[in-house]
Amino acid sequence: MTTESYLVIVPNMKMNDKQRARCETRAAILKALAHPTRLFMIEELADKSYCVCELTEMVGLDISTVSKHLSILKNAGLVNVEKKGKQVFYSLRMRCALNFFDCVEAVLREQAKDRMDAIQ
Amino acid sequence: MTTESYLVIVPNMKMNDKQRARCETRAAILKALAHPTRLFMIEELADKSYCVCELTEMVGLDISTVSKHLSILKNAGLVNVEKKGKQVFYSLRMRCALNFFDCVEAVLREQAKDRMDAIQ
DNA sequence: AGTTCATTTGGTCAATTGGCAAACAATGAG
DNA sequence: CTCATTGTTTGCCAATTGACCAAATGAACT
Repeated sequence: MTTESYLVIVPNMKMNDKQRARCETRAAILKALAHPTRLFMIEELADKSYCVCELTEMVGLDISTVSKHLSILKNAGLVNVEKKGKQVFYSLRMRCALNFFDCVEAVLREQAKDRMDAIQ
Repeated sequence: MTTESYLVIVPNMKMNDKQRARCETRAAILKALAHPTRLFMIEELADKSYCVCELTEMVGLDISTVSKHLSILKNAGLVNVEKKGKQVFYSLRMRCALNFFDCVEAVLREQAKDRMDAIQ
């Protein structure tokens, strides 16, 4: 019996540590966006800056809740913070986040189409 | 004393029901994306379709866990499902979801820059 | 009809999330 | 200085999430 050596290039399918880390950091940013209240604030901040008290009025939740949501957006690097006197103003930092919404809308349209097809 | 009528356009700041509903449906889709395992699978499915057993091997979690993650992606309208013999194949439905990653990477680069600035 | 392989479903558990309220901090007005 | 206003942090609670295991289902092949 003879033996032979082969160098076989097998695609490494298994998720490695580097991939896992990358997915976790990416998911963290998406998670920051993935809440209705935070999404609403991001959209409003696309037009202009608002202070916490204004945003609190707009979303209609407790100010402590709004403050926490804003700190999540800040930690994700999605908004800028600027203190002016007693007030703290937030502004949109990553305008490209708004591009997400186009795709999301496309997904929703597709979903609607699917449901129509299912009925027919 | 005279009276006069004015039509005053006051920007309605408060989130109304329609806006709330819209933010909730959008957030639901982002939520489906906002998990490291699901993000990894979405990226892998960008190249080709895989069955549940393959994806299970790739992510290294219990098959029931992977199946559940896939059903979340399916319900969000992000993937297609096709049964072939004994196996169930998933494929990427909304390729525009991949565009999200460009912005996410930009956010991460900005974050890194901020940290550098903070050190200097 | 029964066996096997692939997938889904249901149950349990620990960890996380999102809400409010109360305490705390900082700024500006009187 | 004292007080009111604005925000942040902390503590607490209910609800949700993500993981596993076990059991049920489904589809193809003896």
